[in-house]
Amino acid sequence: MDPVRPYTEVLDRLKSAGLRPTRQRLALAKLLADSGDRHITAEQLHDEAQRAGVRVSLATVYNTLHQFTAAGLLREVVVEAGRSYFDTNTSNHHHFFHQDRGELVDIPAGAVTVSELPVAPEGSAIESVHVVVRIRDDAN
Amino acid sequence: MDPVRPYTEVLDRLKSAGLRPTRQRLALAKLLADSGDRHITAEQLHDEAQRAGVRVSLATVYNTLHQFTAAGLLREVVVEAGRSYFDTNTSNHHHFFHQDRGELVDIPAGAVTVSELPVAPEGSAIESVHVVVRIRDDAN
DNA sequence: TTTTTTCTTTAGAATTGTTCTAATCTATTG
DNA sequence: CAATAGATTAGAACAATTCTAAAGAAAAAA
Repeated sequence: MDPVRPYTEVLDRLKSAGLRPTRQRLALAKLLADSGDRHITAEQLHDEAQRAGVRVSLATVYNTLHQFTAAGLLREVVVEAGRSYFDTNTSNHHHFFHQDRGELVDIPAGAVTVSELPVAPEGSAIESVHVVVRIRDDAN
Repeated sequence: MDPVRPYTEVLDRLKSAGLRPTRQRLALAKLLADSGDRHITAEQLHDEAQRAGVRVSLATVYNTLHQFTAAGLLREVVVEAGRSYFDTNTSNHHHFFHQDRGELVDIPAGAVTVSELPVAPEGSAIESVHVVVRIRDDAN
């Protein structure tokens, strides 16, 4: 019985990105897709894969995260020196960064507005606008 | 400015930050102050110091940059994984990040406006709002 | 199918930026 | 000046990431 074909969508996305649907890529894509919007590091994803019984090396996790990012399936977010987060929400949005916990949180769409865009310097074009709101545990 | 006593201002700032005015700190502070608004990495500052004939270790450059940041004389900016920039302009402003050159450029005050601030999550308080506009060399 | 080609994965080494360590040195205090 | 608290240093250690080159798997050709 095969009422659900959970890999179909992921398979199509890999195919159109020109990536072979290997066991590792499919498993990682599934882990990412099934977990909803989140911000994950390479190490975290590697651990999750291990726990889920998926045998995959850390190097492959890094490769795959970058390939998925290049293919538009993920978005890389850098807010801390020496650590990259990969956001499963690729839509244009902004982030809170909780400095005490090292945690990223999406800013709800519409909760922040950049009302005036700067003009890019001569010879360059704007690629993205990202607002990072750094927060701390309240004093209370 | 008083060309006769070029270290006076820097000396006062160190003193009020509770930092001893050592040869290294004075020299680094002077290098930073004399060069106008800029975005510098620890390695870059270390190189500049060497070239200026200031003998200082890389470890001290890191220590000093962090101490100056804690004292409000510098602002740390993170836009790239694995590299910290220190901004000599501590006023509240935003940045272009030129992705092809790995270069930070201040966005002129008033050229970008965040018109609606998000509400910080329960139990946390906003510490800073930073807009990063990523740019690329134009296709033309 | 089987073979061949191309792409992928892997373990471990290498690299990079940064922080730590503990010995030495220097500014300040008494 | 001596005592002490703080600062500097070289080099080791570290963490995140990338590289390497050998072995493995998927796709294309025969």
